Amino acid sequence: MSPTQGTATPDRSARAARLTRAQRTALLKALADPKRFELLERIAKSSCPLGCTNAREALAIAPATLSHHIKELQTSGLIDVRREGKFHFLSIKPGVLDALAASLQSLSPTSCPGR
Amino acid sequence: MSPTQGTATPDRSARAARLTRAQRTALLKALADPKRFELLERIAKSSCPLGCTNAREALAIAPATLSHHIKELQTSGLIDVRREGKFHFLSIKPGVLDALAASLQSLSPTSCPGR
DNA sequence: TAATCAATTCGATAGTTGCCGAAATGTCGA
DNA sequence: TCGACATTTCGGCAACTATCGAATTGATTA
Repeated sequence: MSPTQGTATPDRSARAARLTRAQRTALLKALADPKRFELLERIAKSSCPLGCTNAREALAIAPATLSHHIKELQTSGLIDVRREGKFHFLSIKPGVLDALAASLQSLSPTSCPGR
Repeated sequence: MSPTQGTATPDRSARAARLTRAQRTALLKALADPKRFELLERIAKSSCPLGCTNAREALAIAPATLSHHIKELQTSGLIDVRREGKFHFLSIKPGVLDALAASLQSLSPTSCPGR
């Protein structure tokens, strides 16, 4: 967008927005739980949106717990939940993890290899 | 290094090692606390290793709490603590944040733009 | 040696959160 | 409509942790 804008921000992925502190903290908290991370991995690995039942078998947790974790991932902004009849399908929200990764790398002293 | 090794692992930054699950979780937990993240930011922003007293004033927390957070950052592997007489100096451990960022991006569906 | 300052350890408290069983909600098929 | 199934909500328990004040350790300086 923004035609004729010469200062062309060299957005490599042209997608990841800057995160607020609160968003960043929420994302990190959501990722900091092993079960939740594993769930996210499952979702990522499956090429299509993942069904909850599938996820539950993989994680070996009670339905209530899975529901809790899904909500955490959703409210933190990491995943999208699409409802289709009886089922819910989970998919990774694009760009968010990239934004977080960028936010982490901006802290790293090695990000400026010149010195 | 590793002479005559032809299979040359194409480590882009030639630094970030792969993280184990446990390491990754520890790092995420350490980063998920706002005060701790702020502390890390302070350390990163200061070009030289940061003194504890400096950090304490910036964060407005009790010495005991700061000590606790420093230990968390240290045991998770995010920072180095160098002792010099009466003072402790904190510095970011290079490569770790990069490794974590890479680990996050590997989950992202956008990381494989070909498909 | 004594006083001082930096930082840690200890003990306690308050708040958070992962987890589950049981009950409720909602959707589909018979 | 009824029963089966997917998912959520509710209540509660147990474990963890951020926080602090007070006491302690350790190094510097008077």
